[in-house]
Amino acid sequence: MIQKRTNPDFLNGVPELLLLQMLSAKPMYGYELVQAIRRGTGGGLEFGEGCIYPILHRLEAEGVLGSQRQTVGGRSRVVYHLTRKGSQRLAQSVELWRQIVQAVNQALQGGEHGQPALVP
Amino acid sequence: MIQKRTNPDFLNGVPELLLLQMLSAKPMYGYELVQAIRRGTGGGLEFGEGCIYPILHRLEAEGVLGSQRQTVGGRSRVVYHLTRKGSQRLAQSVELWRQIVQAVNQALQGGEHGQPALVP
DNA sequence: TTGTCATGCCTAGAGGTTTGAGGTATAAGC
DNA sequence: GCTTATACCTCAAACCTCTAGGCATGACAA
Repeated sequence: MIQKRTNPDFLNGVPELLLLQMLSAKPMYGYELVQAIRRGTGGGLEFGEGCIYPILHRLEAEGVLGSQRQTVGGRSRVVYHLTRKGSQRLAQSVELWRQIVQAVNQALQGGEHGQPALVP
Repeated sequence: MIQKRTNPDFLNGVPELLLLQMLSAKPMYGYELVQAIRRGTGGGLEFGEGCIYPILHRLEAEGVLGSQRQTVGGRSRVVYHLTRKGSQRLAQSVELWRQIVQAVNQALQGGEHGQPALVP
């Protein structure tokens, strides 16, 4: 039974990647991001607020995100946006994601395809 | 700088998945598996023995793997093979892997593609 | 008025995984 | 005799996600 665990398979680093991706489209606030991720993955992925908020704080502390406080309809929001450093981080993360997916898929397809002959 | 961390992005559960995949092809021993994974992923992925052995022990304790001791050329090896339960576990893991990859890729491509019509 | 729900932010502890470094032992090659 | 490759194993550290809460406001129904 593949059930919810505290450290679920294949999801390490995925919240951060998706946060960066979402924020590259437009600035958003935490509560909004939680739902944007659910919708953006077709309901396939869902991360709780207890996962998202700490990441936002960490990324801001690292200078990857900037924030701005807004008040809308008596509600206070913290709107985050990507910094230049954030764009770079996103590009790196996407690249790493692609590499790992490719490597794993290669192994799942039977591997055994070494370098396709370097020597004549 | 995407450097080695103790809990690297996107790799959670990947060693277990690859172990199961490798052993579904043929029985192997730990030291052999470490290198088979490196080769099977085209050098893209590499896991140390300190990662592999504990997983093998855990999977055997769960009844996912069986083991057999062999002595070859004065060397003692513990050869692992997939049980029936192991085949099921592999199928589940591959399925989960595919789902997550699809969900993340969907988000990376901009999301916004709801269900493509289930009703005729 | 009271209760409940959605919005919106936040934190703390628990749990699980990989890493890196270390230990033991035999065989082979120089 | 020394180094390398083989082959097994263990442990602490570092890290991330999950669950489960807490706090506050606005909207709506009973």
